[in-house]
Amino acid sequence: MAIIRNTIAKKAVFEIIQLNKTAMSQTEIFAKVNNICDRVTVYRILERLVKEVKIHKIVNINGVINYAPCNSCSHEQHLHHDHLHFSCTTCKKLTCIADNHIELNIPSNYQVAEVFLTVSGICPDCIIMA
Amino acid sequence: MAIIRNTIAKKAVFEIIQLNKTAMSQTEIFAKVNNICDRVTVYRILERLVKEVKIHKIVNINGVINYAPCNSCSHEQHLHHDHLHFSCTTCKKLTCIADNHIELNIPSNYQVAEVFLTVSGICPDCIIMA
DNA sequence: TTTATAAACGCAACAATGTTGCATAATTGT
DNA sequence: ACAATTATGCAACATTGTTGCGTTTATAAA
Ligand SMILES: [Zn+2]
Ligand SMILES: [Zn+2]
Ligand SMILES: [Zn+2]
Ligand SMILES: [Zn+2]
Repeated sequence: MAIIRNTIAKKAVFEIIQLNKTAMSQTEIFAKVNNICDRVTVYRILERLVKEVKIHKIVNINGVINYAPCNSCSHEQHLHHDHLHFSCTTCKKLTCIADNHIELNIPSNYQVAEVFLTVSGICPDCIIMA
Repeated sequence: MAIIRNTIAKKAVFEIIQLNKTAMSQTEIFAKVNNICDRVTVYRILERLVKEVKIHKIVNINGVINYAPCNSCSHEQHLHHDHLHFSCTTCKKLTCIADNHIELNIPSNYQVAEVFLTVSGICPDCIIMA
């Protein structure tokens, strides 16, 4: 069952995520929805969008959860979305980088589900500023 | 300057981290120190141990920060500690796995500092249980 | 051993992020 | 239009981490 509804708030949240070049936290997204809904609703919409494989969840190196659209990643790719994330230590922005297939050197008695590859450093924009 | 002191609480925290096979969060560590110090002190001790390169910090896939000893990783390795972390979705335990050197497929205009590689799935212990 | 000094600590208060329960509102298929 | 159920608002709570400040304690020097 579970009929999916396309509400105003949901459309707004999804559009905000899609239009942004970098991943965004719930706090940043809520700041942009201009009070069309409660902050709790944003959390619940994000949950739903993840479940619907329209966005994906990324933990930044500081522990804050960010969300980015699933443009580049297909449905199967998403399940083991092994693309790389770049976390800028200067501007704190988190960016999805093209797929980066890697060889896992891991004992065979571990059952692998998803791979999370995040690289910290300085992004092009911040290098120019420096 | 900055004289490093080896206090009772610090020794206890370090020992707890060393004796545990998997990485631990501040909450888990504080639960084990048996009230020999305040929870804020645990946070501050962890900070210091990271700075002294005795332990390293790992963000779990749920955003919670965990700590593990720097046994296997040498001083240089630590700076770009490119070993792999396994995050069990069943028991929630986070384990350091042997070094896993990878080829980064990343545009040259990004300045890379550290690589964080975390794999989710089911750990050997939980596979046996299932 | 005593003393001086900076490091470490306790406590209370705060801040950020995320979750839950429940009554109400809105969307969709019939 | 109506019923079914999805989605929302609001308040309250939970967890994780931080800050300020006065007090205690470890260490090195006297
Ligand atoms: Zn940047
Ligand atoms: Zn991504
Ligand atoms: Zn497990
Ligand atoms: Zn590790």
